[in-house]
Amino acid sequence: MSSKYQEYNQLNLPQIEQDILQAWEKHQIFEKSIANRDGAAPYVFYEGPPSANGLPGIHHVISRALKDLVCRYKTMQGFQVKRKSGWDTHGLPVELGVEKALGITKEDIGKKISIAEYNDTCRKEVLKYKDKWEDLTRKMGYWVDLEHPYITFDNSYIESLWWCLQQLYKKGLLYKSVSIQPYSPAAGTGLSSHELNQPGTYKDVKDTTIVAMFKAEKSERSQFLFDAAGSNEVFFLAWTTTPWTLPSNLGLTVGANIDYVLVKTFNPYTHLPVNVILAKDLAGKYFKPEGENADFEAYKAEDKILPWKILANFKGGELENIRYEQLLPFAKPEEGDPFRVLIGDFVTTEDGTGIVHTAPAFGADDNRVGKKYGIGILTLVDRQGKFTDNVGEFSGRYVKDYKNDPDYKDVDVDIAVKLKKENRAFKVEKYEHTYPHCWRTDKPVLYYPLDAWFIKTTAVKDRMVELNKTINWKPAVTGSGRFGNWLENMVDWNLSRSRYWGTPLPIWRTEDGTEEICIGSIAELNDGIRLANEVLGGDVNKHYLHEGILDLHKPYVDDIILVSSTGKPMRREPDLIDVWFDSGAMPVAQWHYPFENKEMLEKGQAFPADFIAEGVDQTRGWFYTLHALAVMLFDSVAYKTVVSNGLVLDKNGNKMSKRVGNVVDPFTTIQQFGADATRWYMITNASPWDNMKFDVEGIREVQRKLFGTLYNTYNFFAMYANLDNFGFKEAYIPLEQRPEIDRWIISLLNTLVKQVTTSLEDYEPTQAGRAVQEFVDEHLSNWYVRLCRRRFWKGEYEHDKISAYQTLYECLEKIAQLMAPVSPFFTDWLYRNLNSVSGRQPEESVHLTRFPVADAAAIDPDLEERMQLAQDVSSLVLSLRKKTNIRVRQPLQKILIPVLNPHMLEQLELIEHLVKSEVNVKSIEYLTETEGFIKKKIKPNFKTLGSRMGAKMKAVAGAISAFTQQEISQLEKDGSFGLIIENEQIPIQLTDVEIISEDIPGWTVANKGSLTVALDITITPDLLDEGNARELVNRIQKIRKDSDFELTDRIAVKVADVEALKSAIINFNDYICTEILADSLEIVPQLQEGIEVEVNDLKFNVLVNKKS
RNA sequence: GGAAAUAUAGCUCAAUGGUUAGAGCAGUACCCUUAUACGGUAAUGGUUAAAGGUUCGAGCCCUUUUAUUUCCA
Repeated sequence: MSSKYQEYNQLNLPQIEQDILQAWEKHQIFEKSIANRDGAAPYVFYEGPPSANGLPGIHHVISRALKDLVCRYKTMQGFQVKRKSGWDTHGLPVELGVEKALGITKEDIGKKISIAEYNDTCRKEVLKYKDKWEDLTRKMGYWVDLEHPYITFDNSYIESLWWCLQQLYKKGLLYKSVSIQPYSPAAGTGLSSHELNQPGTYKDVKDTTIVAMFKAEKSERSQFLFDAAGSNEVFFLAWTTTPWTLPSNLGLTVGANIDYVLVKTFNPYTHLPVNVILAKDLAGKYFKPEGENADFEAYKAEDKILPWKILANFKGGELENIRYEQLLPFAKPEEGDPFRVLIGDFVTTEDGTGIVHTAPAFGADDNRVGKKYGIGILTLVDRQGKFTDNVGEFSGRYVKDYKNDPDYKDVDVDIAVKLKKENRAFKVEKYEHTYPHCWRTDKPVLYYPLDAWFIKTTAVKDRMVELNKTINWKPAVTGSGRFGNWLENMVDWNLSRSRYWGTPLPIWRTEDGTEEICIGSIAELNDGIRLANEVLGGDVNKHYLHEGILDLHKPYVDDIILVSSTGKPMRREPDLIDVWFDSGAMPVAQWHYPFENKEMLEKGQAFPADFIAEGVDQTRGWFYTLHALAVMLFDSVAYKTVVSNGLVLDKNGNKMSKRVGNVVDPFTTIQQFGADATRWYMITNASPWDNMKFDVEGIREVQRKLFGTLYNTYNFFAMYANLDNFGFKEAYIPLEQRPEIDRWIISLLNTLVKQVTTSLEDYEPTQAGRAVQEFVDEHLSNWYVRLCRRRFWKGEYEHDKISAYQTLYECLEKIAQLMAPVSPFFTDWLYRNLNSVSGRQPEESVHLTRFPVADAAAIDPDLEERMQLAQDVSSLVLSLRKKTNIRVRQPLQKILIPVLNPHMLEQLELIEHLVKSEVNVKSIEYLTETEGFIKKKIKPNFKTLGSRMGAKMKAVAGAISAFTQQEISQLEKDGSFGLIIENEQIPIQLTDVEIISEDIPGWTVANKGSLTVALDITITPDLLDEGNARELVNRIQKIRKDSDFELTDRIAVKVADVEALKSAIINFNDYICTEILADSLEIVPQLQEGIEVEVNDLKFNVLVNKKS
């Protein structure tokens, strides 16, 4: 324990943080904060695992600050808060990063590089920036267990995942199916809906679109069309934004109840007469009104207006099963009966033609309706995204530019050209629409038929919706809105990924698919390995017989052959699982449940979480997968409270992106301003869920305003406490024995504790922080310390002084605790500085202490009210001084305050001395008998009157405002008044109005609300002398300070003779001497030495000598 | 195309349907009072995005529009 409080020259937050960080590590404060709570109630928190494959950004700082502050707060509230960090290690970004680093593509895997080598590289690459992440975690003061993280590629982690999958399998929630899925040819993999829901995947693109003409075939069903046309040629018009799917077209879908028309017109490209079918509502898109029934004979190729004529009207239902000629006859499906008109419920007349070109291979709707009609499936694009070899002149061409080929030619355009030439295109145009892109490669996604395993989330939809309602969402609207809607519209979870680096699907199948097994543990797999070897014999699984399987990744799991109950070999389904399953299963997998920690989880000590927080972009990501798995596995929520924080935008409200170059580097920011100021700024600037406009100027302000003020307050305290050797050694002085102002700040402090606690309990840190800020700046520094300054340096070290020290100390200590969750470094520094001298608290760090509890007995609302009154009166007087240009140092005789009621008078009298010294006046006079002297103003109280008066309110308000002074005083005297509105007697009570003393004729007056203050601005010769004396004191104090005298040095002073100041020096000699600690103050006729000073435009010399 | 959130002073944010919409920052003017120029005081600054509506009364409730952001297709 040291005897002196540390004093500092300058606030250096980054330096403080480094020192505190070292202290934390040296004394294992974080570990202690958890170990100390052994046996206490657990508060369960889940850390969403970041991928260490990319660098952390400033947006990570806000969500982590939020997580950290809640955990620290709950720790201080007495809970044990275990915080395991985690690393998300699987997934496409890792694979792509590795491929880029190795200069290979997916096709090279297994050729140029073995899967084993590839995966080894992934394993190394994936934690590439782990150091950076850990560094940021440390520097920003995020307390999370980095020593024992869960890592999603660990065998134990995967084993838990397998257990989960087996549970789902046993519940019949895991099934295999062919489906049309988003597929990224550039990445060579299918994408989950979560991946497709990544921000930024939907982009505006301009595509070539074609309204193609499908030639109808004559049949009994279609005869009516040909009759109406009077021709052998009738075409269906169908619009597509993806012309490359046209060769794979197998059907045309119409809406059964949509009205269609047969139109006679010309093809705008070939100018040949044609008869076309399209939805009636959409005819206006292609034909101009002035062309209707125009002269067909007169049409020329140059004409812009196409003549057109409706030949027939009919419903879509009448078109069903009409056949048409294949548009681009390159290939036919192996099975099915294609090239028919189908009926589908997804057809709209919002755009296009009301006839939907249907390629079952490339659209989910298309596939569904195609299956229903049995038209087969034709897939003329391969997995690389290029046409197969049987598509004529288009064979082998990429349908989109997947290879970044500088000479890439849009195949859609060439298809359009071909169709135009063949009289098969009715309209070709560029069309801008949004289209999903692969979130990693930025290339357009295709919808493609893939074999996949699904989790039947739709089976538990209702339960998920129900349980979601029990979750405390911050903000609530995310839970009911974005998340709620997502649950309502959920589809089954596509689990399959055709990749190399990820958690393998633990399902083995016989070749014919009749038998399969889902493995749920390593032991089970090893048993299977041995059994298969025994039954199948030979070399089967021979490398794995001895030690069992050592790595659950590809390619090793794929080597394993299991045996079915009928003795047939089973091979693993080749898929890996969606990485979102990895993170969604972290509640169990991070603890290797159920193989370890079984009891902890089942006792509710690690599940469900009390609290999680991530960016709002995780709503359909992590928040969803956590919820889905918890409901399916345990019929429970995964988290009780979830805070979704908003995005971090740049200071102009634009998204931060590397491309624009407006990203903020968290390391630089923290280095420059300190983590505390950064965290405080982010938390108090806006609610976490609002998008925040990040501006370093805001951090600068926090640094100056809050931390600077607090630091100065501490330094002030330390300076005098050291002189007086205050170490909080005396007994705690009971509040009732302390002066009014001490009781006031303690009352306010306890009110603050209450507010902060309520806000933090409600996960509203912004409100908590703002309350603290106001207390520190407005009340503690700017009122308490300022008014109490003298108490610290004047007089003996006895009751009043000790009381002041104890009060200020307590404020600083509790503020440190209140702020500790948000700004952990500075507060611990402050706490340690205080506690190292006083030894008041047993805990070595603020983070090991218990959060302050508000003392209701210390809160005195009356006291808080009258201090507010004192502040208001002072502010009014200062503003009057300002207006009349009388500086505060010039004493004035009196102020006048009209009091409205006895309570107000009582309150004012109690704070009179504070106001007098604060604004430098001699006396305060109260006006109670005010009639005729003060001009009053009356205002209706809309709140009480409004509900009673209703529609008459306007008239009543008008009447009240028009009261004369006499009527006002009558109301005051009687307590009520009979108002007559429209011949109706309406009684008005005193509570229905507010009466304000507005003006005191002949005085300089100011008001604020119902408070009025008048100032006597007469300066008598006496007052002038006193003012001058104070001026002189001020100048000499400055000289003392400039001369670097100690606060206690005694001095002797000589002042040159100036007529205007002579009386002041003579009359206030004692006063001046006391103030400046002078033993003598003399006027000398001539003074060449000393320092020139200026008082009231008079210049003269002052000589100050230190007495030795 | 559909849905949601947001829109208040130059900037960042406040304002249980109730009188004259408040703070801080910036800018302006002034001040320095033995903690602090990383300070203090004061005045200035508003068509509450726009237009309708409900109401005695709307920044707040309703409708439409606009802008930004996010989500979905």
